[in-house]
Amino acid sequence: MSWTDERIATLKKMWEGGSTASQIAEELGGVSRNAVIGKAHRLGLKARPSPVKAKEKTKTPAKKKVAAPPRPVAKKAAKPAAPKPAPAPSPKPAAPTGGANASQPIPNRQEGLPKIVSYGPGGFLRQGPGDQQPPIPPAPPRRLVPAKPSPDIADKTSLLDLNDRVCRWPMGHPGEPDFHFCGEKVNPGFPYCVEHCGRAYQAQLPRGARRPPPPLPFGGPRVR
DNA sequence: CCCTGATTCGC
DNA sequence: GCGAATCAGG
Repeated sequence: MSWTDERIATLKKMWEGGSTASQIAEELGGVSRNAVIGKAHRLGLKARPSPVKAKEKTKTPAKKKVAAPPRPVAKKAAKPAAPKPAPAPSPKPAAPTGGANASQPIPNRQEGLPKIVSYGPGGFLRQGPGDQQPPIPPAPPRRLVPAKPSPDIADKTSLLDLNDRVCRWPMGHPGEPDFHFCGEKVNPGFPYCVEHCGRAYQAQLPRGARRPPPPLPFGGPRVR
């Protein structure tokens, strides 16, 4: 397997989404957990609950890789001792000015959560019914403004604009800044407009006379 | 042992 | 650039 743009994109999304390397590897298929980690590092993205914490118990019948023969090569030769100068343990440099020394509020860092996410074809985030995240608002100390939906998607049909009368055909990919929905008037009785009904519902043709490109929503690759 | 990510290093 | 082997921590 090679790292196509699609696969890299999925890797990034999932990695940044908090998925474990194993989950990503399984989703991508054809690659090992190590491959995913290695690629992630090479892509520059690392960190995250990096070291080795976060107890996350996922009942997964772990498939063990075949026992590889030991590597007779001499490795681990150079172990940088990293002589740390051990700076004086000054916990707080203390603000010079005697002014307000309020500790920076906004504990914006909320992590260590057993966040479990999965991704569907195309790499969109799949959430369960109870997977919403209500406990987020860390309270914006700012004054609330009339919510400007950003000029980019001002006249686009967002998720919140969906109703029974507009076409739900996704335009673009979820997660992208300009992701939106068709928004046309639906073909009565269908969730899509006439045009996209034609894309969503296609007559089953006899074998040998199949349409070449099966247009899938989200344009997701990955056929399993 | 199981899991995790990090790192190394031959290819 | 890739990823198995290995390391290291929970």
